[in-house]
Amino acid sequence: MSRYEPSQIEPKWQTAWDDAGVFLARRDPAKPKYYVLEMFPYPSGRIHMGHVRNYTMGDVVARFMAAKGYSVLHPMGWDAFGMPAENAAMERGGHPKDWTYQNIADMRGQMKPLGLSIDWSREFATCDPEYYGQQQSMFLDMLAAGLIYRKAAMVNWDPVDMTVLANEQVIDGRGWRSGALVERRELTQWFFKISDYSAELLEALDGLKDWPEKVRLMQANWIGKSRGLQFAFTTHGAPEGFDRLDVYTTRPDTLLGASFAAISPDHPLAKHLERHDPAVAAFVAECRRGGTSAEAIETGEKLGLDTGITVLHPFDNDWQLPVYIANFVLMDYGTGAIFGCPAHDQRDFEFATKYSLPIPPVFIAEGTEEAALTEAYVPMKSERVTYVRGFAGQTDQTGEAAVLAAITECEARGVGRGVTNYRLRDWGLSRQRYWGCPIPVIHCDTCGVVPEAKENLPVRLPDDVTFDKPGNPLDRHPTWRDCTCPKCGAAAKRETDTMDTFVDSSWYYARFTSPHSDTPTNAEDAAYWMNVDQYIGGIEHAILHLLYSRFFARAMHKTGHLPASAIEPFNALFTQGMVTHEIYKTTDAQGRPVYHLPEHVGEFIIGPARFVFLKAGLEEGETTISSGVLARLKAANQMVEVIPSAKMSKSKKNVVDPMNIIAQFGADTARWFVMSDSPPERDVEWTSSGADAAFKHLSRVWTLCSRIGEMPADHKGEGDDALLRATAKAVDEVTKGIETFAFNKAIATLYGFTNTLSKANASTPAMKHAIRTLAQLMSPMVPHIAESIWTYQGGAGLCTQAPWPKADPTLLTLDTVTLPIQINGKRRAEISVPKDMPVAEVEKLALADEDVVRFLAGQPVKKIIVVPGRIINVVI
RNA sequence: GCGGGCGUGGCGGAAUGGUAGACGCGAGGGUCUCAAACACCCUUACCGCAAGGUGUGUCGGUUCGAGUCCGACCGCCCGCACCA
Repeated sequence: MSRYEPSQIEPKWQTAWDDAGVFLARRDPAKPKYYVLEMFPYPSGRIHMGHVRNYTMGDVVARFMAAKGYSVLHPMGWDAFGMPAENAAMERGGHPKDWTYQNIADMRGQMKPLGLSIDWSREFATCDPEYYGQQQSMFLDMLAAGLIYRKAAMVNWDPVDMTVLANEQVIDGRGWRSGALVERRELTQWFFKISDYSAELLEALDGLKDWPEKVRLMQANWIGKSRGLQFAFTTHGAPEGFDRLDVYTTRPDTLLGASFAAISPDHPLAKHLERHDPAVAAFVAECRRGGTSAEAIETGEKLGLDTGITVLHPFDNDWQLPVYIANFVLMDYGTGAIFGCPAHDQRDFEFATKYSLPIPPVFIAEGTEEAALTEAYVPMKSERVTYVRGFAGQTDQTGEAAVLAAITECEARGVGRGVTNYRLRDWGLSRQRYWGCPIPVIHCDTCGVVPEAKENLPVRLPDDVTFDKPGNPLDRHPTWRDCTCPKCGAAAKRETDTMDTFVDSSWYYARFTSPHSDTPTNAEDAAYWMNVDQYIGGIEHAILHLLYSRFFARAMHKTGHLPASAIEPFNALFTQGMVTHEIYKTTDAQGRPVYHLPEHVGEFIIGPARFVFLKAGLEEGETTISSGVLARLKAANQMVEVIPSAKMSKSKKNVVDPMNIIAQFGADTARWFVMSDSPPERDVEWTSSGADAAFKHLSRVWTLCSRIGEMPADHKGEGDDALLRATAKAVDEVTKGIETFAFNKAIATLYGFTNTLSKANASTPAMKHAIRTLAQLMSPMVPHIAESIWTYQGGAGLCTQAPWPKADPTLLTLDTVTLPIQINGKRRAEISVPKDMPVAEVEKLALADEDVVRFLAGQPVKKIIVVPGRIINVVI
């Protein structure tokens, strides 16, 4: 066996796998199925280390499950609609379609060398008319089923470019291109009725046992179930038709701490006042300045305007509260109107302080005196309070108990009723952009909104569009907009909004089960392959993508596109961390930061000190750094400041291109590195020393394989039994590691096993068996080198298709165990005992141990605790 | 602002409530070499010659025993509905 040269073996094995068709997913009734899916990529044009990590994880699982005898589905596709393609068209000319498909070709070309076990025959892009046509068909089904409706909603409006902006296009309240102050504007848009499923989506989270707890928690909080009181204030001085003001509160227990009422600038009352009062109009316009994102609204300055209207406190008709219009009150939540209790809510407190409103406390900390507050008083869980302004029925309760008691009391008094409310809003799917799935409806002057006829699907995006002007090119397309009404045949206009790209990604997992079917799904294929057994992707999708997919699967079931068993489409979810890298920074003459690419930076280490410098500062032929060179680099400002590990981003220039790594070390090294060291759910820092180490280790295994291959066939050794035990232990630990996504631990085991094997003195057959097993255990992570070793050591067929090794349980247990002995919780000694020794005898042995006797120094033993096989603790 | 997560050697990290630091990196020492690179071997939490002591962000609690469980605090990171 020659030297380890990945560039020689990797393409060879990839061809061998393709020729044998080993990754083609087939419905096989004789085998259990396993569907593993990584979140499909956006085709930006370049794969990055995050992709390598994500797909390697999925690949390890897919290869492992295939070796365990499952019929595996492991597909790949492209989330291909979205803004970057339009931005590229605007910046560089060209067409979003060409840009996207070229990027797909480029990325496919970069992914193939990774040697992933993907069934490429199922590949599709969401911008393929074959895909989005089926999506349009489902849109029509869902529209007919009452799952989709239209209503007015806010968008970010750029008044200079006259275009709608995405939240990410709003920077510090201004349009990213025009720099104009962004306004909120109302448009009629399409919505999915996801809120109909609030309760179900929340309750079903309990059944998702193999999802990370934190994702379920985040979704639960997002859905935001709350129990509160809805009641009506009687208004005083309000315009006609507004004699009641409905309010929802989750804190009815603080009702007697009310100080003011506030309505959203989008509340019907505010809109009414706006038309008649210039001061209100000016204020509301001020509120509508700035973006629509929750972050922009919540972190902006809290502003209010006294409308002059008052409301009567429901418990005391002589008590009047002023009504404000306030920019932090959201129309989408509750009733768009609140009552403010500054004593027990920090935001209300700040508002009341700003506008000099009273701050009456409802309760105070037990044992304290009522005093002026400097901040809102919100008791901790364990804290006890005394009510100073409570109403009948209120005791010293706090928290949920107090809220529920208050609801009961209010209902008894005829003040409102308890209601369950959800924070989850309906999903707005309209986008005023070109590069998305056209919404298949037609606007007819006589018939109104009419669904496109199914036989006319797909409604294709027109190719002849330009991006020289801001806004949606579909709006100004000469002929595409014009059409005839499917109902009355009169001239009509197409909807020019396209769908949110989250729609595309909400059902692609189902499409993979029959990617070229002429219906959205095929019943037999969906029944066989669904659900996704293991879904893998970034935590950034923990809420929106996953929640939308869960909703969409239900909507697909309701419209007959998925079986009832698939309404929770992802059985298990794994969220992996990011790949990070250091940032290298210098400053220019003006003191502005300048960032440098990792490959332009060198480093050397003297003792604990690390020096990082620009390679450009070296002179020709300089490979080592002497003190003279160091001094020169320092003087020439070629030393670099290192900013610790951060998300890879182009602007910070800390991106490591996987293609460079593959060229230098091979795909196996890249795969091995991203799976080792860090646990997969956590961030992993890419380091060049780590990549070197991964390559060195694979080379060591290669050399070891050669050595074993050259051993004489009749070589005898003493260590067969020990090697057999070590092999069984490695099989057991690697198997468990992969099953629990503890890939870093599986790899640590493989390091240990390699060390054991290289030091072993065993017979040739035992050594060969051990290294073949090592190759198998490594193969999910580094399949190419594993194939080479497997073949070289006489393994039958492809290592990829060999059944996963099993550990003989009798080889896993030892006859004697070493038990640590603690005295008062501190480790003082240890003894070796047979593994089945009775507790009483272990106690006797422990107390007789000479170290124990020395430490006890004659003191009486109060208690002795023996945890069999674990530990002994002597208490004195 | 709201919601979520994470804090363990010089670094990445390991540890069903039971010997804290597996494994890897880095560093130090050695073998080989004319020398270097490679490779291999040893050492490596901190203080201490040692005996021993101290250590998992901080403070407190539960327990025979806490990195792990509970409470409060501090720091960092992520998401916030039109980015994908």
